[in-house]
Amino acid sequence: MRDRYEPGEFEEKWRQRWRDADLFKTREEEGRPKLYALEFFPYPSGAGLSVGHCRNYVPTDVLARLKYMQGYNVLHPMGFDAFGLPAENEALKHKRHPGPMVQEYGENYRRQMDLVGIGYDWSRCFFSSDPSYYRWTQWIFKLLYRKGLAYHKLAEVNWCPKDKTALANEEVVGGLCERCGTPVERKAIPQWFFKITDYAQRLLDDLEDLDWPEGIKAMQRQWIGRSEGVQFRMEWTLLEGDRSVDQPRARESDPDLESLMAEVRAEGEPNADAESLRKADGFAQRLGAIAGDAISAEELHGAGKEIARLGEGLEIRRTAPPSFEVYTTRIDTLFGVTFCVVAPEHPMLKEVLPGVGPAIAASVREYQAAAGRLSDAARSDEGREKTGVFSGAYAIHPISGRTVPIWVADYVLMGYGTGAVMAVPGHDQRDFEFAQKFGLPIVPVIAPPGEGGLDLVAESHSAGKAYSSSDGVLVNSGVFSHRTVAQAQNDLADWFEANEIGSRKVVFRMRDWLISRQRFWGCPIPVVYDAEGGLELVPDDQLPVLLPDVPHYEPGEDASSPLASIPDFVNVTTQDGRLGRRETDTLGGFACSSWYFLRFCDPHNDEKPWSPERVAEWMPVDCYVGGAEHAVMHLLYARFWTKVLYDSGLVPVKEPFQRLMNQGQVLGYTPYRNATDKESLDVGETGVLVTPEEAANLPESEVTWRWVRMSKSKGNVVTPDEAIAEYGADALRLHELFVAPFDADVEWKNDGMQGSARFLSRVFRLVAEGWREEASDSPRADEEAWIEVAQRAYHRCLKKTTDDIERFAFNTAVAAQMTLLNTLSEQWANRGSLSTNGIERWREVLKGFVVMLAPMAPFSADELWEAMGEEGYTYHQEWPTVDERLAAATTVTIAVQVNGKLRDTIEMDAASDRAEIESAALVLPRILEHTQGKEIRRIIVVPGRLVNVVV
RNA sequence: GCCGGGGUGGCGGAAUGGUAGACGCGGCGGUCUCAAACACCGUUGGGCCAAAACCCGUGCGGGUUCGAGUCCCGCCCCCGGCACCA
Repeated sequence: MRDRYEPGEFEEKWRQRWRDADLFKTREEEGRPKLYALEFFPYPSGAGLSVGHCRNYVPTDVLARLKYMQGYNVLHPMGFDAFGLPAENEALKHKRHPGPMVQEYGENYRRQMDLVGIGYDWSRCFFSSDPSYYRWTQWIFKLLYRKGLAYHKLAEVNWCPKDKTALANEEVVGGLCERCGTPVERKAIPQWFFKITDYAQRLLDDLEDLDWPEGIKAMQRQWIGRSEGVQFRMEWTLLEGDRSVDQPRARESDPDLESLMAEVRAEGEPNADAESLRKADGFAQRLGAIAGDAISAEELHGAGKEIARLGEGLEIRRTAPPSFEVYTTRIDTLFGVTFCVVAPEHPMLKEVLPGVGPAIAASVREYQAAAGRLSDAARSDEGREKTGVFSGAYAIHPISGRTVPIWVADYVLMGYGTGAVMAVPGHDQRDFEFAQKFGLPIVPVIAPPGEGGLDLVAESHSAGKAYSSSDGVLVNSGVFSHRTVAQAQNDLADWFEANEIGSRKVVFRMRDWLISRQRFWGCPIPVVYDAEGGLELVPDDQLPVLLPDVPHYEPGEDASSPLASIPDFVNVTTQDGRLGRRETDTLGGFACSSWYFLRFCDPHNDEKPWSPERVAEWMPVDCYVGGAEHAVMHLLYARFWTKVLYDSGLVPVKEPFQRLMNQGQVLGYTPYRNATDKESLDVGETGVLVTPEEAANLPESEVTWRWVRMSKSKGNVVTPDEAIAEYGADALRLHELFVAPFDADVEWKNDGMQGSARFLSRVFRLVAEGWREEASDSPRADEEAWIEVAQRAYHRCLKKTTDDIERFAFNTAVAAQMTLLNTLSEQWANRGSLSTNGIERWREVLKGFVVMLAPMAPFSADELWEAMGEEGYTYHQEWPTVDERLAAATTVTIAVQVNGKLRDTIEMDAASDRAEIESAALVLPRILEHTQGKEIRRIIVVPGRLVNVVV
C-alpha cells in the first residue's frame, strides 16, 4: 500500500474513472433537499485559468461535494459567458473568428477545471453564444419590450472611441471606459435601454433579506442612490428687488417697451420665414437693451414670448409668471438660500437669455459652450475649482419673496433631480465653495442646539467648511425658527404641499440600463424597422435571429454596427410583406448573463427557456460565489431580470441569489522598474512593469516588487497546470482552502503547497500502517480506552468540519483535519499491541477520516478508499453523522483565575458541577498563594470553563 | 468627504464575553545520511531566568464587567468602493 502522497501515480486514473462513471451528473430525486451552488459565469480567456481563479471554484466544489454526500440533490453546473467585448477584442487581435475561438478557450477551461477536480455536471454546459441559448435571450428581450421595459431612443451616451461602442453608466469609471481606460466621449445615437429605474425601489428594498456581504449590499444601495426631498417651483424674474408673496406685484409701465410692443404687434400673424426671423432677432436685441430698466418681470417675459411667437410661430401658453423647479433634500435650510444654480444645459436658459443684456447673454452662451466641450472626466475632476456665470435672472424665494441671483454652473448636473438647485452656502459644501469664489452671501440657518450654537457654525465657516450636519435647530427662518431640522423638514414639506408650490419627492440616482452595443459579437436584437421607422418584434417562431456567418466583423468608424454593412442580414421583409431593416446593434454581454442561472436548471429545453417545474425545483441559487468586481453590474441586472420574470409569472422567486460569497484575490509577486526621465506614468502607477527575467538583470535599486492581482498581462500568473504538475491537485486544493480565510486576499507562494503535500503524505502513511498492522495475542489491557481517544478526536473533527464548510470557513476545516491527523498519529505511535477487534475499530476511524477528507482532497480520498479495500467512490459515501456523545469532551481543563488573572488549571470530569469545581479550585496551592490572608468576596464558576476567585 | 471591511507572534492566521496565539509556514536544536535534499522528533509571543514563579502582551486612549481580542465611547492607521447626485 502506498505510504506517501504520490499524485502523479493516481490522479489521472481517478479523473478518468469519474468521467466514465458520470459521477457528477445532477441528481434530481424526489424527497431530497436541494443545493444550487454556482460560480459567476466566466468569460473563458485565452490565458486559461490561474490558481487565482481556483479560489472560488475549489471552495464551492467542497461545499457541493459535502452536500451531495449529505444526501442533497446538488446542482453545480458550469458554462461560459462567450458573447461580448472581451471575446471580440481578443478575436480581432488574433485575426480569428470569435466563435471557434471561445469554443476552444472554453474547452481549455473545462480541461483545467477537470484537472483541479471540480465536480461539474458538464452535461449542462452551454455557451451564451450558442443559438440554442441566445434564442431565449432574444425571447426575454421581447418580453421586456412588451412590458414597456425595453425602449429605443436617441440619447447622448457614453461612447468609447477605442472599443467603438456605447457603454452603460456602470461601465464608465471616473469618465474612463472600464475595460480599456480610454476617456469616454459623449455621442448622440439611437440606443436601446432597459427600464431598470422602474424597479429601483424594489431592488433597494429586497436587498434587506439577502444573505450577502455588507459591502456589496452597500455598493448597490449607493448605486441605486435613493434620496427623499422636496421638489418645488421657484418663480424667476429679470429684476432684482424684494417681492412679497402676500402683496400683488407692482406694475410699472415703460415707454420704450410700449413702443417696441406696438411694432411687434404691427408685424401681424406669426410666421417662420427668414424675414420674420430676422426682424424678431432685432426686436429681441432691443428688448434686451430695455431689460436693465425698471420694468416688471411679467411684462418683460410677456414681451419676450410675443417676440418669440413672431419668429417661430409658437403659441403663447404661459399666463403664470415664469418659473423653474428645484429639488432639495434639505428643505429645512430654505431660509439660507442666497442664490440658485442651474446646469448649463438647463432649458430655462433659452427663455432667460433673450431677456437679459447682451453682455450677460454672451457670457452665459460662452460658458454653455465651454461646458459642452468638457469631457465628463474633466468635468468631474477631483478638486476642480468651481466655475460659473450669472444668468441675469433672479429667483423669487417662495416664502420671503426676496430675489436671489440665478447662476449657471457645471457643478449642477442636468441629469439628476431637476438640473437646478437652491443654493444654501451656509450648509452645503459645494454651495459654500461657490459662494466663496464668487462673493455671494452666506447665511447660517441651522445651529447646533444650546448656547453658542451659531458660533460653532461660524467656526466651521471660517475653517472653510459648510455646517452640513442635520443635528440642530433652525435660526433666521421666520416662523420656522427654533424647530428642529426634522420637524422643519416635515413642516416645510407640508407648507409646500398645502400651497401647491411643491411636494415631497423620492429621487433615484440610478439611470436606465443602456444595453445596445455597436459591435458584432453579441446577441442580435430581435427587432425589425419598416420604412416609416415603425418597429416590430421578430415572431417567436423565427427566433433566434442568427448572427450572420461572416469573415469580417470589425466595428465601423461611424458608430454603426458591423452588422449594418451586411445586406443579407439587414434587409428583411416585415410581417405584412413590406421592406424592412433589421436592428443591427447587439445586446451587451450583461444581458446574456442575466438569466443563465435559470437555463442551467433546464439547459436543453428547446420548447421554452426553462420548464417552470425545474426552475421551481432549483431556484434560488443557494450559494453564489464570485469576485467583488461584479458588485453592481451583473448582480443588479440579474436581480432586475429575475424580478421582471417573477412579475410575469415565469419564475417563482423574486431574488435569484440567496447567499452570495466573494472570494479574496490571489496576488502574485510582480517586479516594476523605476521610470526613466522620458517615460510618463499613468496616475496611480509607480513603476513600469517588467518580466521577472528583466528584473533579474537590473540593479536591485531599480526594481520594486509588489503584490498585485494575478493576471496574464502582469506576467505573474501561476497556472493550476504548473501547480498540479509539481504538487498534485489535492495539495493545490488544500492550500487554496487553508492559506487564508475564504474572503481574504492571498499572497501566492508556490512552496505553500509543500505543507499540504506533507499533510497528505502523513495521511497516506497512517492509513498504510493501519492496514499493515498485525494483531497480537496479548493486546494492551486498556484497548477500549485507547480506541475511544481516537473516536473522540474523530467525532470532534467531524463536527467542526461539517460546521466550518457550511459557513465557508475552509481554512479552519483544513486545520481540523490536521489536528485530527496529529492526534491519531500520536495515538498510533503509542499503540503498543492490539487485538484483531482493536485494529478493526482503528481502521473504522481511518475510513471515517478518509470520507471526511473527500470533499477537500477527493483524489487522495478515492485512492485511499480503494487501498482500504473499498468499492466505488467516496463521493457516493454518506457523510458521517456526528456522535454527540463522543464529540463532547469527557474531561475538561478548567482555568482557575484569581481576580481575572489565570493562576492555574485543573483537569476535571466534564460533568462536574459548580460545587465540585469550586472546591477543587480553592485547594490548589497556587490559588492558595494568591488568596491567603485575603477575603474571598465572590467566586464565579462557569462549568466546563473556569473558576474566578475574587478577593 | 461618505459608505463597507480590517488592525492579534518573524509570516498566513485561530479564538459562542471565559486558559490569547489553534493549525500551518518559517526559525532553532536533534535523528537519519559520506554529505545535501526529503522525512521524522523536539522547541518556538516578549521580558526575567538554570528552572519554577512572576511581569508584559491583540493599533492608541477611556469605559462597562468578576473577567474584554471580542461589548460601549473617542481617536489613529490600512484595504476596498463611491464621490460636485443638491
